[in-house]
Amino acid sequence: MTRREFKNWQAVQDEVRRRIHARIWAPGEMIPNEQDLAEEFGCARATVNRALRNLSEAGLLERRRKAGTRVALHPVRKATLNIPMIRKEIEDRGQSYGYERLFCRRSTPPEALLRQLKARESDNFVRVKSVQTADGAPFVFEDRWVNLTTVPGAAEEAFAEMSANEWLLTHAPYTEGDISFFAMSASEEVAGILGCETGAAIFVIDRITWDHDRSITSVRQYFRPGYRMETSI
Amino acid sequence: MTRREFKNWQAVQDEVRRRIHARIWAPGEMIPNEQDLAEEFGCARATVNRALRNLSEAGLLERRRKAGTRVALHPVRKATLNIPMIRKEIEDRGQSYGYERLFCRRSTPPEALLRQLKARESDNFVRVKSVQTADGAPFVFEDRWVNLTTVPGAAEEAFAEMSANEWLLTHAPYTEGDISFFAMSASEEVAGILGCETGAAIFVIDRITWDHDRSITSVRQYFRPGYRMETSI
DNA sequence: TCTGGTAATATGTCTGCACATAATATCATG
DNA sequence: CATGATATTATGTGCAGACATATTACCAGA
Repeated sequence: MTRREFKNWQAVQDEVRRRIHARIWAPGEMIPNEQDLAEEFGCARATVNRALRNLSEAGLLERRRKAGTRVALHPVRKATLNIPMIRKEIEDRGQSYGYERLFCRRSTPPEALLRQLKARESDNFVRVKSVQTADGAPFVFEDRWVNLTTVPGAAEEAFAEMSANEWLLTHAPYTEGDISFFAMSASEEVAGILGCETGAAIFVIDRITWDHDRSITSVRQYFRPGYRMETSI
Repeated sequence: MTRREFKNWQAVQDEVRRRIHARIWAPGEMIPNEQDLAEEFGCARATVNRALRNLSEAGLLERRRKAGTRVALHPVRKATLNIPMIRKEIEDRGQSYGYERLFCRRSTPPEALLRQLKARESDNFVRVKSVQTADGAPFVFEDRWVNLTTVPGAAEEAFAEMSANEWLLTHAPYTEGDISFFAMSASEEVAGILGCETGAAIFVIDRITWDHDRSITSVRQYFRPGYRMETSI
């Protein structure tokens, strides 16, 4: 075997990945430390560090100070998926985008939601229901609560013309968020709005966002039947 | 304002994030180059680089050589979600894990799937259907095709005792993959296996994996009603 | 034997410098 | 004016060395 040199971090990363795949370094096993690898690969420790750090972010390695680096026992695959602005997603398909507000009124979220939001007693909310369309056909129905106490500007903004999501993205950036994806049968309301049969299988996204510890908004999005959220790894 | 120093990359990152949120640097706008920022923050350019690179990976900044760095116009949020081994997910909940093979036979995938797999004429496949259970109750029903030409070992492995996923993870690591998430109404077969009503809304994951350009496996997983896939950002 | 302090060690990160690379801006030339 | 070669520039990455920090291993003392 010709003694190849691995002089950039991507080459080092590829070689380490190869060794893991070839089970030269088996799952759960320790790998040599950065210094030794740097010498073997004929590069600086920083280069090895960069490569290993990347692989650890990808879930292939587990690293701990002093303890060293080991091959992940459960190579949890991490898929990064983009949560797009609906408008952008529709326009990227070359379709025309439409927005319509269906409902907008101040009210108090149900108890369970308040707890999830970690909201305070004094917080005021506005509920906004809207539908976004692609070439005129319903694409997603959105049921949202906005915390007026943390986002006072939202009170004037009635979301009549603009999606709350777009307004919030630019006016109330969030630092934390929880997302969950699941399937639901279309209720009569959802079916009516999306123009499908009651009971149809609907892909749903729940999302709650906070700015540090103050809740901003909670939203549930019902996508039209057949919608697929895609990504690659 | 006291002249704070930002001496580590996380502090730099926080400060840049703060300026974006505070709209000191508005969406679409260029920000100063790394050298200038390094001088302003009183640190090395590499430190600024690390911070900006991270923010760019997070989708908050867009960077191009020579062109410079600008605040992302559409702050596409990227959620990284873990694709866990089902066994681990179930055991982490403190439930007992079970696996049962329902079907295993060599056959040829339908035309459409073959095209998606980018498979060759000569490739042979085995189809495996199985169910994984949590505390005895059906958790996920899996319908899988394995390419025997690229994973010859899978021919002997009959997947009678072990989930194909676990076997493949350790024996046929993949380099690329496509994933999609969507909702589907339970067919009679699915309903029968998951023990739910026909037509119930089911959360489904489709996944195809390749080792470079050679397809390894294609799998569709039907999760029991009520399943939620969760992540936070 | 148990416990707490200390030394050893692997990773984490910063610095200052250098060169590579991609993309833009500029300018000469037809 | 259009075009293509060239200079300029911002990011990308490499290196060596240093110190920081978390964590383990070890040892002395009760």
